[in-house]
Order: sequence, then structure tokens, then C-alpha cells
Amino acid sequence: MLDIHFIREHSDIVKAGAAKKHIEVDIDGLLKLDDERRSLQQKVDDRRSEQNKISDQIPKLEGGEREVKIAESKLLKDKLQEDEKKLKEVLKQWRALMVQVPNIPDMSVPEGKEDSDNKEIRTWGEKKEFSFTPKSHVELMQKLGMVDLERGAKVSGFRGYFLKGDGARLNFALWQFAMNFFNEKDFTPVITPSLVRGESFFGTGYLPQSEEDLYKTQDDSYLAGTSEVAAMGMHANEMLDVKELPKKYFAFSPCFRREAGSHGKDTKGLVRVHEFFKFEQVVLSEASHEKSVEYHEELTKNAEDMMRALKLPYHVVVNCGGDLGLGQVKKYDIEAWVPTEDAYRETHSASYFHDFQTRRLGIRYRDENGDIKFAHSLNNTFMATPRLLVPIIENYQNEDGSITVPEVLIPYMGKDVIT
RNA sequence: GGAGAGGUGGCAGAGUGGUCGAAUGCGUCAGUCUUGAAAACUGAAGUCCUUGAAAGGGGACCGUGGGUUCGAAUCCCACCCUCUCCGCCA
Repeated sequence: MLDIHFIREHSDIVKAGAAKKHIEVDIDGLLKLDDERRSLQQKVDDRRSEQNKISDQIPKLEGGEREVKIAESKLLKDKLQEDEKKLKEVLKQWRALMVQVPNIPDMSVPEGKEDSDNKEIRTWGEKKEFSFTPKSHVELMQKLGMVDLERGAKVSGFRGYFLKGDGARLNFALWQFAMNFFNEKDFTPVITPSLVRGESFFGTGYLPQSEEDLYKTQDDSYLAGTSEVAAMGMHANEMLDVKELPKKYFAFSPCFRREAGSHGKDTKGLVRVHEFFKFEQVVLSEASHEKSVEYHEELTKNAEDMMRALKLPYHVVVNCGGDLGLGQVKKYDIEAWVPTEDAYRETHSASYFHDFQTRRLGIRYRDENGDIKFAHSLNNTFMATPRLLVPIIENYQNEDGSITVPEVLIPYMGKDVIT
């Protein structure tokens, strides 16, 4: 959510930002509604003020005088209730519009409508040249007994899977590697709930826009598609001290996504599944654009370091305006090379939000001068499995169908090749 | 799942219809005292909306949302959360 004062004073910037994101929102309508809201609020406040004055007098009066004042107050009350009703209606529309206003993308975000317009900013690693025709991760893993998709679908439904044998081992190895990677960093590891109530989804911007991609329980909570939701909700409605910032979390949770808009995409294998696991980096920082940029680069670097340690060829793209979420100011995707698709596929997504999320969540802090500010928030994937298995398996495959274990994982796998 | 108790400022905790944005204690900040500190004493201090150049003015906020009333922290309803006991359970 943006600050209404900012929207009022810089409606041209807000409009341009929405246009860049290819999001339609009626800013002029919002401004008109805001005028209405303020004048009604004033009216209601004035009436209340009058009524408060009368209310103060009533207990001091006796008999007839008292009755007269009470009657007067009753009349006032009727008018007040009328205005309050109007105000409530206006506020409802106002809020509905407010949550649709997107955050303003950074100047450095390229123009564009969809992910194909994203701009590559760097590549790392050599795309491997195979002396044979590489096989897909599905074929390789099935042959090696690392995954069971048929039984996965039988038990779990569409996109269901069992990781088993060395598939499960490889996943555990990655998790241990991830944990150790963060051991000496200034991040607090945290295992977050996946079963989360609506407020945190509103706060992070997943609701109301993306409700169809969330699993909802019969108790009206939702299953989170990323631990960002719970990690951000953790400090909702808190007043932090500037000395506590930045708060850096290394959050882990199971993640659930309905993939409602992705029917027919990636229907085979482990790229797109309904249920997966993710280590996420989440940062609450001081309200400064420079700090946000600094942490954004840091979070991106952490993920890249991990990819480099695994020796997976990847590139980094800066997402275009149309590929940014409602609250995102800027986003980098890291995409790993997947040989059988002859393409880079997204494994990480690093974004910063300025105070878009924290304003909704009420995450504030008192700075050195005692001023109250909304913190800034950022997040980036560190490692999502089983998706990350896909580039590992495919890039490390050998002609005989065996998989070389990435060097950094050998200690956790206890072997250097999967056969 | 059943029975009960409760949610008040940074914390503890009073307040059961009007003079309560809210006693008191602790903590915080400033000052006095002190070589410095502690103690003691004096004083200050909530958040949000709105209006105003500012000083200031007005309004809201006692878990959340409704309701009763001229008037609600206080009464009623729903929901959320916490605690205790019983049952079930990894």
C-alpha cells in the first residue's frame, strides 16, 4: 500500500508507475473518493465534537434542563449516524481502491510486458556441451529410482511426487548444505508456519489479488506459497527499535501453490509442483532506498554464491515492469540452465518493496531522532527444492545415466556418483 | 471435542455507564543534587486521522468487528487470541 498523501501529491508518478507495470488502476477515481472521504470525516468529526460538548454538560444538569439536552443530543445522534453510514461506504470503496494501487517500479526497471522482456544482466558458468544427447531429469531420476511420479499422482493428485532413495538423499544434502552456508552469516534461521491467517497475506500483497493461487482451509486460513508470508507477519503491528534493524531471517517452510494460472505448463517433472520446500531470505531494513538496494544485492549475491558453489550455470535477469508484482520496486530472477529445455529456468526471485508491505502490516520503527517510520522489506529465495534438483540432475548427468554428485554435496551424500 | 477464566499504555496492574486517554508501580527521557555515578527529588512522555505556514484546534483508539445508550474501557452479540482443567493425539 502506498501512502495516500504521496498518491495525492504525486499522482502523475503513481500513474506512470502503474502504467509501467501494466496494471490498470483508477487513480483519479481514488483521488475523488479521497476528497469525499476527507470532507465526510470532517463532518463526522464536527458532529462528534458537538455531541461530546453536550455529553459533558448532561451529567451536571438536573430535571428539565437535562431532558432538553438529552433530546438535543438524540437529534444530533441521528444526523451523526447518517453521516457515519455514508463515511463507512466511502471508506469501503476507498480501501478497495487503495489496495489495488501498485508500488512504483525503480527507474532501472526495464520497460516490458511479460517475462520475455526481462533483461539479462549477467551470466555465470559454461552451458555444458554433452557428447551425447542429454536426458531429462524425469527420465534420469525415474531410472535411478529417485522419484516416483506415477504413485505421486496416485496419492497426491496432479503434480504429486515422491522423492525417494538418492532423490530424497540429494534433497536432504542440499538442505544441510544450505544450513551450513548460512552458519556464519548474520541471519537468524527460522522455521515458519505454512498455515497462515489472511492478514499476513494481505500484508505481503498476496491477497486480495492472488487468492486463486492459494489453498484455503475450512477455517479460513491459507497455505503459504512462501515463508515470506509468515516471516513478514511475524513482526506485524510492532514498533521496533532502530537498533534491532536490519532483521535478517533465513526462513524455511513447506510451500503450497495451486498454480491456478499455470495449467498445461511444466506438467511433467519437478519444475512446477503444488507442494515444495523453500529456504527464503527475508530482511526488514531501515527506511532508506540505499539500504534496500544494498540488501537487495546482498540477498542476490548469497543465492548466486550458492549456485556457484554447486557449479550450476545460470544467468541473472532484471525483471521488466510488467513482470513485477504489485508491491515490488525491483526484482532479479536467477535462472539456472536446464539442458533438455535448452533454456534458463527460474530458481530464485529477489525483490525489494520499500515500505509497501510494512505499511500494510504495520511494521514500524523509531529512528535515532525518535521519528516513527515504516521499515523496508526485501526477500529472496535461497533454495527451493525439488525444483533445484532439476538443473543439478540434468547438468551433472553422464552418458550412462548416472549422476555425478556436485562436489560440495559429497560430504552430505556420502558418495560422489548416483547410479 | 467438553468446562471455566481472561485480553487495558513499553511492562505489571487498577478501573463495571458520564468529570477516564485512562489511577498506581516499574521502566524510559530531561533536570536538580554529585568530582562522576547510584539513590533521592522535580518534571516530561502514547498512536492514528484531520485541519493549520506554525502555534494550536477537532476526532478516533482500552484484542477485532457490530449493537444498546443522549453518553461505553465498563452493558449485549459475533469473532480472534491467551491461560487452566478434562478428553484425544505426533
